[in-house]
Amino acid sequence: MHTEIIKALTSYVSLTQEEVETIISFYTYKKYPKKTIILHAGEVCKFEAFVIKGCLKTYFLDETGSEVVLTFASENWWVSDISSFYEGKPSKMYIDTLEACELLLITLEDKEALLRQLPQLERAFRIMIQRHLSVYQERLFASIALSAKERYAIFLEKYPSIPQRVPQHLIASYLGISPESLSRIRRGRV
Amino acid sequence: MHTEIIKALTSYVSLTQEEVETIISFYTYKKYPKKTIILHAGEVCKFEAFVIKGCLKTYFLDETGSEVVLTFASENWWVSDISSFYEGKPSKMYIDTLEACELLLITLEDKEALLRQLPQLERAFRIMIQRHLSVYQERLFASIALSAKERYAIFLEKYPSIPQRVPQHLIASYLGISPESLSRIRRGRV
DNA sequence: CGCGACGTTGATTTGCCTCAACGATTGTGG
DNA sequence: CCACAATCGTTGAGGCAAATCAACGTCGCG
Repeated sequence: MHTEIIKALTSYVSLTQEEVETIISFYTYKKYPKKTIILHAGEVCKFEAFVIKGCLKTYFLDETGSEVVLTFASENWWVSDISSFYEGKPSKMYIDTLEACELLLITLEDKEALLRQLPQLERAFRIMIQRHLSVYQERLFASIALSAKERYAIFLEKYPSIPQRVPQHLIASYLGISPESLSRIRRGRV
Repeated sequence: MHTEIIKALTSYVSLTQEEVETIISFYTYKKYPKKTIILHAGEVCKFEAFVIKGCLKTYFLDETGSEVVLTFASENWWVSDISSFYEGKPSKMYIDTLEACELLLITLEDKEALLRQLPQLERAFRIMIQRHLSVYQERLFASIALSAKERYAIFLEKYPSIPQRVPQHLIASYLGISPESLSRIRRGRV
C-alpha cells in the first residue's frame, strides 16, 4: 500500500528496509469520500499529503467567488499548501477531493521529526519542491505566451489521463479559459 | 559586503560567527557589467546566485523569438534556474543583467559541500525555494484570474521600486501585456 | 421522475493585440 | 562634439481571440 511513496522518495536517495519502515510509521493513511474539502481558505494547512489513490483539486476563489483551479493532484503526486504548511500562516486556497481518495498524511511536527531522524530525506523533499516549482514556471510561461488552444494541447500531452476523470469546466478553469471556449477548442471550431 | 546574504539565511537558522565565515568562504563574489547574459538557454546553469547589487531578468523566448520575462531579481533575492542547477539538465531560460551587478555565486559541488558541513542550512534553503514557489503560485493565479490592469496594480504594490529601474516594455512582458497596452493602462485610458 | 450539474452552440461584446507612425531620449562612432 | 542610430514610450486605427450572455440537450443521481 505504501510502496509508491517509497518509490517517490527513493528516486533520489537509497534507503534500508528499516528506514523505509521508519518513514511509513510517520505517515497516516486516511480515506476521504468524493467532494470533501480537506483545506479551507483561512485555515492553516496542517498536512502534507501523498496521493495513493484518487484525484484532488487545489484552487482559489476570485473576486466574483468563482473557482480558479491551480492544480490537480492524482496518484503519486503531493498535495498541500506548502507555504501555509511550513510557515504556519493561514492559507488562501482550498483543497477538495474530486473522487474518493486515499492519502498518506504527515503533520509538520512529524515531518520535522522524520527529517531529524533521516536527514538524507531532505534531499528528496527538496527535489520534490523543485519539481513543483518547475511545473508552476512552465505553466506561467504558457499562460503568458501561448494561446488557449496551445495551452490545451500541452495539457493533453502532459496529463492525458486527467480529462477522463475531471469535469471539463475544471480543466477550463485550470487553463484559464471559459468552459464555452474550451468546448469550442475541443470541437476544432477555433 | 556579505552581510545581506547572512541576514537572508539567518532569518531561519541561527549561526555562530565561525559558521558565518564558513558560508561566506563558499561563495564567490563577482561583478558583471550591464546587459551581460549570465545564462544562455541550452546551457546547464552552473550557479545559484544571491544579488548584492543590481537587477537581473530571467526570461524565455517564445516561438516568435520574443522575450517572455519570468522574473526580475534585485538586491537580496536569489537568481538561478533552479531545476537546471540541481538536476544538471540544460536550461530553457536566459538570465541577463539589466544593470551592473554584484553577485555571490555558488556551484552545485560547493553548495553540496556547504550543506554537508552545515546541515542546518537545508532548512533555510528549503524556505527560500518555498518563497519562490509562492511567488509563482500567486502570479499564476493573477495571470489566470485578473485583468491586465489589475495585474499591473498588484505589481506596483508589490514591487514599487522596479518600475524606476526597469524599462516599461519588460514590465509589460513580465505581466503578459503588450507594451502598447501597458502604456494605455498607465495613462488611465483603459 | 425531476432536478441539478455539465457540456454545447449561437450571437454579441470586449479586452487586448497588431500594425504603423511618430516624438523623446540615450548612446555611439566618426 | 555633433550626427545618426537605437531604444523606448506613446498614440491611433483596426482586428481578433476569447469572454459573456442566453438557450438548450443530456446525463446521472437523490
